[in-house]
Amino acid sequence: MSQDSARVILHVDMDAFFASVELLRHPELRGLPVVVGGTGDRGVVAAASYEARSYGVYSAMSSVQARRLCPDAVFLQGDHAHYSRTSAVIMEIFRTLTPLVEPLSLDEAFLDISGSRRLLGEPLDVAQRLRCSVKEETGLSCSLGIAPNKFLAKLATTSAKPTASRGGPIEGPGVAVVSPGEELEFLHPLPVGRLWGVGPATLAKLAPLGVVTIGDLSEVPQELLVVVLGPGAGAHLHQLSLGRDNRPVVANSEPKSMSQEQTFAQDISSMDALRSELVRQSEAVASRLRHHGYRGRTVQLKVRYRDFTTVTRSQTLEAPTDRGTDLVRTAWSLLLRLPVERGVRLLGVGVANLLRGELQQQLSFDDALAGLRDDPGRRNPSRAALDASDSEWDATNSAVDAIRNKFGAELIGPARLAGQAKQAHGQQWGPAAEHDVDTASKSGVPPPAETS
DNA sequence: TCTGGGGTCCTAGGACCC
DNA sequence: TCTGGGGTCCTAGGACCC
Repeated sequence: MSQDSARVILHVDMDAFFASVELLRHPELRGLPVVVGGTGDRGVVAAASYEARSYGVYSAMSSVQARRLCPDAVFLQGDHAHYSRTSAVIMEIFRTLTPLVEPLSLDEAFLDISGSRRLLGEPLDVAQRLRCSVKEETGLSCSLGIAPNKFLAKLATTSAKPTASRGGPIEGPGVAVVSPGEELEFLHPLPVGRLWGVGPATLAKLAPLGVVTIGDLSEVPQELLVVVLGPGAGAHLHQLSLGRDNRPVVANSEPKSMSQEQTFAQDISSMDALRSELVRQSEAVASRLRHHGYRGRTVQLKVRYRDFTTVTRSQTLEAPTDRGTDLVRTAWSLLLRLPVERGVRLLGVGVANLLRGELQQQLSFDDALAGLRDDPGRRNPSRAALDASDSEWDATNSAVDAIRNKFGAELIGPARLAGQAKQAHGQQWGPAAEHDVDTASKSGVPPPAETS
């Protein structure tokens, strides 16, 4: 607590972010229940406007259920690329206050303004000014929490938020403060499930101890928590229950893994179809690795079966790679060891153990073609004959990346996928229902962008 | 209520080395 | 010949978050 009392942490969370961004583009939908998310039978809700929430629709609920609760809601597929761009604008606004900005997701961030208190003024004023700037520059609303540490700031934000009621949205205070000395008074009445890191599994373990509120948790001896939850979680939650959290705000953290996965509209048991998916996903992941200048050593395969059991297999390579062919080869060998006859609901490919490669400059289209022509592996038959050499693959990948950058990801891909175009492509929040694709395009909503 | 996709972090066991 | 203990890496799974 001693080091906490010196800190001033802001937590900012955009209000119904995806839905609000859509309302900016579609002002005619204002006041209506709007749901962004997967539209098919296996889709889920990614965001709901406050009007939709008043019908009981919330994030992560299945789209089928959301439709049942609110048949009149306007369902939008969402446009992740657009939300990313909007997010970048918002994060830049945050950085005008302090360089210590830690994004948690597209619509959420921690800001540490401890160091600039004299410069910026009272934290409450800072927060209100920030809220106004975001509104002025983007048209979007956000809520803020202020506290001596990260997890209290995040909890405070929740009490600043608008709420949904049957009569419609009720505006919140916008900013909520937990001052040093008031931590426990604020914290202890809250249900223990509100703690960051306490989900269904932990709740089930705590229930037999009679723990309902965070105050209850704070009265459980740490030794007992350690027995019930394990040493790491036990000690951590004990600290949180006392309002203590000395984790720093970390800007510019490096990614630890990159992956792509997809739930299919119908389960797949054909090896040929799975192979095609694997190739597509591997190429997409490799392309993202190259785009961000990373190589990875550990290739991960994820398979979810009809009954929702999920298995992962991984293999660590001798050398890090950013090539789709390496990912395909490794992931395929892992897949061959798994049974697939019973039907695969989800397939995914990922890479971990990331290393930042040498800064790869973005090649122009012409440069890339020139590199392909001049590649020594092509000119020298003895080398080319040995295998498709490293430099040859790298030159090819550069050319592919350049073409994708110029013409879009759809245009070029592995020969295996020729003709399939985007038919196999899912959406961000679950496979499409066939009839919905049309509906969305007719309503003028762009199709989901490819993440690259 | 039949459950998306992108991540992070933690645990635990086994291999291997010193 | 039998043995300990620690450290690190790899793999698999699980919990959790937005």
